[in-house]
Amino acid sequence: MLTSTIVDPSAADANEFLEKHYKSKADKQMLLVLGDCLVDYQGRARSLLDWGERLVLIKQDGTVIVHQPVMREPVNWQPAGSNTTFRVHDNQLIVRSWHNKPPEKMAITFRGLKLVATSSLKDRASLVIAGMEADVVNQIICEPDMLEEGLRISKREKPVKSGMIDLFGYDVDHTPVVIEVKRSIATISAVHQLRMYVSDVKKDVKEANVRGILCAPRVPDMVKNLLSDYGLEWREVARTVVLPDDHQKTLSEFLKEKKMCTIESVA
Amino acid sequence: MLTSTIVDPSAADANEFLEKHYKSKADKQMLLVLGDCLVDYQGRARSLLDWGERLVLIKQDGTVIVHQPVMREPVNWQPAGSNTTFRVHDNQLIVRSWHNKPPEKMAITFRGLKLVATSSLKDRASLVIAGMEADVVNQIICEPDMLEEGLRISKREKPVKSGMIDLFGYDVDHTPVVIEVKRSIATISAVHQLRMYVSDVKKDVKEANVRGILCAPRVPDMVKNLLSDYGLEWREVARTVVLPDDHQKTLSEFLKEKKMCTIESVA
DNA sequence: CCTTGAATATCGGTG
DNA sequence: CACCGATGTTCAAGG
Repeated sequence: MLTSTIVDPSAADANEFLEKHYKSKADKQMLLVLGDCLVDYQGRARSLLDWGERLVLIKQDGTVIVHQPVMREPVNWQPAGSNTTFRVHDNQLIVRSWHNKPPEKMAITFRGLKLVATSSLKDRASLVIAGMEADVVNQIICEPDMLEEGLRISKREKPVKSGMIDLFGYDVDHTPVVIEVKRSIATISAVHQLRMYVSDVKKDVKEANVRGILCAPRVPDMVKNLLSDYGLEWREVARTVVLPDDHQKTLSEFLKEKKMCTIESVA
Repeated sequence: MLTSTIVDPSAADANEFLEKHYKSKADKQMLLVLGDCLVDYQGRARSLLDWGERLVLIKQDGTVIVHQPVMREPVNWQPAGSNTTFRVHDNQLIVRSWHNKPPEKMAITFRGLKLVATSSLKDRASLVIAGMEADVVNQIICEPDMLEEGLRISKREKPVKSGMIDLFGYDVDHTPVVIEVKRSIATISAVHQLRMYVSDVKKDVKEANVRGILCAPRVPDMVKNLLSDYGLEWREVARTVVLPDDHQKTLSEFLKEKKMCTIESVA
């Protein structure tokens, strides 16, 4: 990780510095520019951002993000695969970035610069994460009784006309059951989804009696009402954390265990 | 904008530096840490990220974001309102951040540091943006004929049982029309939405004949098929760019014009 | 406060 | 490449 920085650079110095490190293709650099700037974006939408002090990152994959002093989200950005140029005009550094598909471009004009930096970051790690929707689905496959005594899961990711059913099975009376799983709060839109799936299955199996269950850690009253109106059901299932609370296991141990617990589609 | 940096700091120096500037509440600082780190997150989900070189930002509102050398999205983060502490253990800098609602915490351990920096960014500007769904809705209100000859819009944001209808009106034959607007590609989920709305309105007005139109810049075949199956319609409406292509107008002129063009709900 | 839905959503998986 | 759905979605607006 080679790193260089210039504090309080002139526009010309910053321009030369950024250009040099941006073009070093052998060892891709991440660039940082901290200063007082104005941003003009045009593409899927159009936006203008007046003068203010921000941090601009130009990543090794062409991504550009402009961060204000608050908020998780960048105020402006360009997607991965964008190309960026630097130049000086009227003693102001201008950073231009463009992208082809979808067509969009962004211009950042700096009237003051506090810091420019570059670093050839090396990072082969990828995030290992647990507690996603797929994990909840796995859990239900392993232990269908958590939803209902005698429930038998027969298919995962079952395709129907209007989409993909998370889980499909039969209850103790052999009535088909469609299960839609959400890892966080159930939404009205999930009700629409479930209702469509149930109606698709009714046509598929030519059976009038098909149950639909929405599984989520929380189901708001509004959503419960809507479900009731459509003759659908719900289960509020507690999210289980797969990893231990504290970092007791090593990553490799965790990965091994996770692999073993990952359940493939059930035939 | 006061800025300080240390290049290649020791863990102890970085710790002292970050602590000092984090606590300067009078003039809130944004902090940057560039180095080789490991991230452990626990909250709405659980994740581990193995060693790698990343940039960590601690923003003035408590937001923490961890950026890998690629991708627009941070690999890990803490929401605004989080609290952060710094400490040294085994000659490694440890950054801990926690948040109450929802409960979540993150620990970043640095085994190598390339740069720490701090800056009291001042930015009062907020983004001015055009081309959102609301703009498309406005456009249709102003010019309903773009969808269909003789169409009359009567309500915007009309509430029905299962949600909110973007636009509601009557066609040339006085048949009620429900219009769902999407600023980008139409999805299956939008079809579900529209279908629910149409069925709600049928009940409301006790009329069997209610039309539903999905308006989007593009409607994939799958979605068209689904719409046809349900007797619904679609229009592919080109997105119009509100701002001129180049930055010819000043911000204030643009704002004035935008305000004039913004149309309130139609009674 | 909670709830709802948009977003320049982004991103990964699948066909 | 298009398309589809999840996201620790985030965020702002409205009740």
